Amino acid sequence: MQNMQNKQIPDIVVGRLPSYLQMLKRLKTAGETNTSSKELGLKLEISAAQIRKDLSHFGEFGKQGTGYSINYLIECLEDILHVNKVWDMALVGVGFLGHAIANFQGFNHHGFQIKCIFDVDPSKIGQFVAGHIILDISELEKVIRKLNIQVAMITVDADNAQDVADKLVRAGIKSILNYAPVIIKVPSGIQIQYINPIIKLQHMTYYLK
Amino acid sequence: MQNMQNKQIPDIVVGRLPSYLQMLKRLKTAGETNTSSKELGLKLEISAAQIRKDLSHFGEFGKQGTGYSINYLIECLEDILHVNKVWDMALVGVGFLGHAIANFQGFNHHGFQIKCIFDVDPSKIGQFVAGHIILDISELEKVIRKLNIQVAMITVDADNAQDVADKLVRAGIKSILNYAPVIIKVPSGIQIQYINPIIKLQHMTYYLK
DNA sequence: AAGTATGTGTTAAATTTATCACAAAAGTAA
DNA sequence: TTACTTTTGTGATAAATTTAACACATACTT
Repeated sequence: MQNMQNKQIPDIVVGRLPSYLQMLKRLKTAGETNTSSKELGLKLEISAAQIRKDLSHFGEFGKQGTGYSINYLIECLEDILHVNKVWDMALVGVGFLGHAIANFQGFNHHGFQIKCIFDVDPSKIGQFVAGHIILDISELEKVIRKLNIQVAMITVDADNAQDVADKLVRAGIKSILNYAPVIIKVPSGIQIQYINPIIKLQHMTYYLK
Repeated sequence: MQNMQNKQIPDIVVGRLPSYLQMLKRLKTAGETNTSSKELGLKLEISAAQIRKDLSHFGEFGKQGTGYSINYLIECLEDILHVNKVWDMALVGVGFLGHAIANFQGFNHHGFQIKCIFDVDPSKIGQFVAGHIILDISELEKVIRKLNIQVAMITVDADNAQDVADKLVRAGIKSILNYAPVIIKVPSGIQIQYINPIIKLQHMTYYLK
């Protein structure tokens, strides 16, 4: 039953796996060696049944009566999510946000490594940020292809994000994390995710007076 | 039929409204005055029927045959989401991430204004960041109560996030935007949202080879 | 060794969410 | 006016997702 990725697993299920992995790593760091769907569920505020059902799409990782070995489940989830390697990334846009993200260490600690940084502004090109020289966006396709990078982050403004995304896709990028507050069209097969704190805040103020 | 908030509107519906508002503002900036569920749907990659259905929970804002007046729908959505005012915010944690967020101008441009910043580190307290003096976290409750702040952002590490959230709730905070990679428990009635780019990246690498 | 408690993976039921299809309204043009 | 087009708002329907129920396996207790 292991690794039967044939049945087209719902994306919403895949989207929950990283949080399971994150919690397992926290438990491991805290010195735990075993856990259960019940414990994970309590900590993640997800029902135990849902966690078991989600995992069951990918195989059988637990032992009845015992639960899950934390080390083993971490290994399995890292395999499933393909995060048992370091992913190289490109970053486009060195405004304030891009600058901040270039310096953010959280990516490195989780297997994501910025390899090249681009901007369109001639006054920025050639400058250094977070140990990387800022490259001209006209070199984007050449450099990304040469470095064989598949993951990129967009930190340009809303008006330029689609254009940058198109360039990234042409360069062979397969996954885009977009910080610009705009929906981006990508061909099927290209992954895109959004980071938009304003939308999250506005969602919450609905419930305030 | 206007403003019948009796029927308990699904949170997932509320969560889509900010993106509708964002797109409407973009269309307005671009000089448009009218739009339709069809146009919005195309731009947001959401079905026109879903947009109409979502809006219908709150009232009737369009004209059959004509569509929506952009200005009017923006006003209505701002009313619904309570973003037709400036919300004061507190920020807790002045590590690299907190520093970056304190300087991020995007919040100000959308009606969210940082009013006070806290940290636990004595070497940081008293320093200035983004024009605000960093206050001792021991003053958190007093200051937040005095300023009557309802919205806060957490940018401390995972191990301290729950503790900070508890302090914030005790201080009267009602909505929390949490950047720490951990699920936080809050009493019912308190809103919490998460920003977690690592999880988004790991979601996407599932589809990569 | 027997009995109890725990926890899995699976199947079935219930709930939530999204889509469809259409009557009615509003504009346009002959 | 009348015919035609567009687009809304909304019941009805379909799909997706979550929750609950269950049978079996393992571990612990006495």
